[in-house]
Amino acid sequence: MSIFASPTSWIESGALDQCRQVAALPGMRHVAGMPDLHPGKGAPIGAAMTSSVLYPFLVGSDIGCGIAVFPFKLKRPVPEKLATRFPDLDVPDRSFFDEADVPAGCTDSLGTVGRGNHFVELARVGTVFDIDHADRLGLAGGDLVLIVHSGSRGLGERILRAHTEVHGAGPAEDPAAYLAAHDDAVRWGSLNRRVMAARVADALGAEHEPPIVDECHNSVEVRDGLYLHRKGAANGDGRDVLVAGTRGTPSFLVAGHAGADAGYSVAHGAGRKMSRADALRRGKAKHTVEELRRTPVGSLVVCGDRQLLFEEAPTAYKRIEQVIGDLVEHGLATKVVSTVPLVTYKTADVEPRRRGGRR
DNA sequence: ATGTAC
Repeated sequence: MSIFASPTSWIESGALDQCRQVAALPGMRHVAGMPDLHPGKGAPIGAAMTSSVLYPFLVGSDIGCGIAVFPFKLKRPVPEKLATRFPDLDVPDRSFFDEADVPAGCTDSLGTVGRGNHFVELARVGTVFDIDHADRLGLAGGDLVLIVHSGSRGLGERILRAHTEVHGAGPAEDPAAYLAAHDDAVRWGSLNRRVMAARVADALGAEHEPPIVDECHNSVEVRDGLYLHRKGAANGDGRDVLVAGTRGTPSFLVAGHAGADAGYSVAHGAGRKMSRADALRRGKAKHTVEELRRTPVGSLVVCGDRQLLFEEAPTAYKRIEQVIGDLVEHGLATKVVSTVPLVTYKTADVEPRRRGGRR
């Protein structure tokens, strides 16, 4: 077991307990904890876990969840104006995809963001740390990007449930069959992010390009004859990854250089510091809805759900700079650019949410 | 995390 966090980076003991439990599973060879490590449901989040057998529960239900970055071009990006123009990403819009292109034929929720830590954010490139690398990606300071964090919605959940109903937390009896369904969910998740980018571009009157970064962080792959599970950990083996900050702090686009001891992975975000229940309780005492909807960096958060706003408050997360610092210090990644949010969409701004209506 | 489980 290797944990890639400096001694000053606080890691909840429950997450380390979960890592030890996973490390003790039959066939487990290596567990790598990322600096955003925190407890999950049964398995730690922010970990790369390598074993001789495939454990679907280590990937979790949101198979193929990931973060994509799309270059956006907009004339005058005024957050107050743009926030009112975001499409309702809680409901699908079939005019943005062709049914024939959808993996597993699952079209019901394609192009929707979901809940929890998922978000769609229009951001501006802030600090450029590696000019050459940023240039290769076509990025310069001040450029606009759309960051989309979402996954496979109900599809991945159904794939995990089909396994757990029979085998619980046990290994896949037919790894090839699981992997085939998993790969569909990974492709579906990536398409989901692209459909959302198209929807947002259309609604904002923006030009957008294909993603320059799109890495999922809940997945399993066969590597060196073993199953490399990633839960809240992105492929950091020569890949570029957007490590998400919070709704009100920058995010960092990094170049991954992670080796075997790190499970060829990098962190996927700031990592929760508080459980959702704690964040809700403490957040209500500490913040007003207004200060969570207009952040210290001047961005706006579109979120008609008060509870979600508190659960996802920046103070419920670790400091992203510390997480990135740990990645850099351990040689897992180098910084390329930071992004600073302008508008972050969490869920429609009206409560109760409108269903199926047009804007 | 989830057209969810208690």
